[in-house]
Amino acid sequence: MANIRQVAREAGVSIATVSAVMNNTKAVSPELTKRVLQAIEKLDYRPNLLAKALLGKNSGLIAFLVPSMTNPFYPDLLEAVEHAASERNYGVFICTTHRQVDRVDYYRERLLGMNIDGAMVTLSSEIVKSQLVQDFLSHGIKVVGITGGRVMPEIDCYVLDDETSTQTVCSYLSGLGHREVVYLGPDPAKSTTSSLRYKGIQNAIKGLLPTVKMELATSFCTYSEGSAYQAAISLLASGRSFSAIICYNDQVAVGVVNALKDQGLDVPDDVSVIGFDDTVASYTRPALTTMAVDRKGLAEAASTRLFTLIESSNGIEPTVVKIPMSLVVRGSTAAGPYRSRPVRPAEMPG
Amino acid sequence: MANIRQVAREAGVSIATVSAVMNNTKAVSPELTKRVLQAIEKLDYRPNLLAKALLGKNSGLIAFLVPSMTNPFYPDLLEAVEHAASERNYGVFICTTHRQVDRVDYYRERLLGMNIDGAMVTLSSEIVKSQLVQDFLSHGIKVVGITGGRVMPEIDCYVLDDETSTQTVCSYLSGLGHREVVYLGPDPAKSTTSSLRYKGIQNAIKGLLPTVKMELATSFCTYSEGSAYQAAISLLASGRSFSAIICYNDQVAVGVVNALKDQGLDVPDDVSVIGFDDTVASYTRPALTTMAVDRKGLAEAASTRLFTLIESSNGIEPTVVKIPMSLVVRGSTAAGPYRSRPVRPAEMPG
DNA sequence: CTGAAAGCGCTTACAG
DNA sequence: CTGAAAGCGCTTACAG
Repeated sequence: MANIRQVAREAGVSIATVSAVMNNTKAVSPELTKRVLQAIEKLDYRPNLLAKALLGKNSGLIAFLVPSMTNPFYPDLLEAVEHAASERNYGVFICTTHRQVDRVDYYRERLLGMNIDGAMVTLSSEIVKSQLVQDFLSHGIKVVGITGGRVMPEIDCYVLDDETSTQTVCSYLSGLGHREVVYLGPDPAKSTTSSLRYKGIQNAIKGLLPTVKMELATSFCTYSEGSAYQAAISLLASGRSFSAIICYNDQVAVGVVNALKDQGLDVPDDVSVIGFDDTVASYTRPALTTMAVDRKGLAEAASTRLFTLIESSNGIEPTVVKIPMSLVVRGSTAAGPYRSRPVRPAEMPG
Repeated sequence: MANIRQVAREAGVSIATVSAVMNNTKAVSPELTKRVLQAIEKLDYRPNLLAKALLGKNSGLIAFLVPSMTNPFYPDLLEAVEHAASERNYGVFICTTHRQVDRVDYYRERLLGMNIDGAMVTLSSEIVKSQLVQDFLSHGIKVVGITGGRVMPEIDCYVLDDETSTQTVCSYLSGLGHREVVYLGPDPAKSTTSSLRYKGIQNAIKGLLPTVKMELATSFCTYSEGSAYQAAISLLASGRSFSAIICYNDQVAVGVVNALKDQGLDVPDDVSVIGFDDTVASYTRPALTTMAVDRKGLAEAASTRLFTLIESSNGIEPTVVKIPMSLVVRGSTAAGPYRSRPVRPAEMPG
């Protein structure tokens, strides 16, 4: 691999001149410019980005911290972040935490030693709990939070509007005539997003009072479709009465729908099922009614913010941006037992 | 951020001594070791990995090149590669090509300037076609290929055994009494994996002759479940007769199953459907019969090889490792029209 | 417009 | 066992 010195020798100039034409950072005579360009071409020279990064300034590196790649939500986010980064000539390190604090610590150490300019972090509990964000900030590394639950006041956070979206779900379901619903998802004590959605449902149900009185039960699973399947089977075995299940996300909803079907129940005639995120919602039949969010747009907005922070460097006040979700009605929801029948036109006079 | 010089001053030693205790690369007296350790602790010192990387040797960086994150196959691979890398203290750059050659070129330039030690590349056509692999090799960057079709003789390749797996599929289907099958997937002219699977099916069918005569038709889609859905609808509209559909992968199979159901056909009673990869196979009802592969094991094997190459550096002969796939029978396949009935025990004397 | 020199944060012979 | 010095490949004042 040729270096700047070899190019300088080949072109018969100083390395400062080579540097100047590479970055056109100051005027160079046409004659020398030409010779340098030819030498670069001839030697197939490429500046060493690590050496550049060592000089202080920007390293052109960011990190993306995420719990795992198992939930389809994250790969989509990653793809959009990486795309935004490559457009601005930044490279992205991928760091999965597997929801373990010691993996966050591992990456904290490693990334701190690597002069990264910024980090996009999902706001999952192992990251929020660790000192990673604070340490990054105190070392001048810009941080933006994206999805995952709890909000951190120190940084810009791009999160889903779970409060509004759960309200939408509950009023939709109550309008359909459902009065006994269950929330099926990861234990709210262990997952911030699950907790946000569960509490959102609780509050939304309170908000419906005294007009509509809705009963809420819970059933816990982990993050996989298979675990949701098992939880739904147990729920059925418990004998509890319900007409609708609100699921943590679409993967969970898929497991639930399959469990209900396998137990001989019809979705949505016997039970309505609703998901979140709109990831694998169209994989099942009936396709899932779900709360959708523009993941790409979310990631792009967060990325734009991160690069603005990196490149401006004057303290912008951190803000929380709540991304709205929208109800997408498909086949997995239908009228429940308490649906008030619409007045038939025939009953109207004339 | 403290540097080695500040630590040396704090401990009252030379920077060479600090370096020696950090890497315990040569003996240091207990007394100095202790002072250095205290200074490191006090200043919260972390060695700059970029500076280290600049010294030649290993940079501790690898790249993972992949078409996209949309196919669930790739996130699983990424997760395993990243895990293997972090165990050995390597960082991984994620590079998605979106099947575009100019994105491969972009990353070729960028990674060449970044002293990466190695690269894991999916053998998708845009990567195989570009000069990336050859350029990396000539710059001393180790490369291992993983899944995706065509094999490159210059590098170790860990690929799926599509030849054997398609044979398995065809003899399974012929044993079930299917004689008219269609292959539904991306145009083989555009996707190497699709071409491998299509040709494998063609060959397997030839291999069954003259005992069994199977007809093979094709229907093309892209990589998404939605596109497969449309292709299946068109196939149905064409009026062609068939009793089984072999799908490019599980996502495609999901689209096909849903299209068949939405058109009032029963899976598997009217049409058997089979997928590949075992990604989202259990999301549908009936669950998909599919050819499964241990993605994690595949990625681990390829990663181990890559790090062996990086750390040994003496020329190991490139080999092709074909990972076997195994048939997982679920509900989407059943006996076809030509199933020969087994002899009933009642017909046997005594 | 051009180049010699210092310096980014490290490691590694080399001398003592 | 310890440290002064050279050097990895660049950029950036500074002089001319």
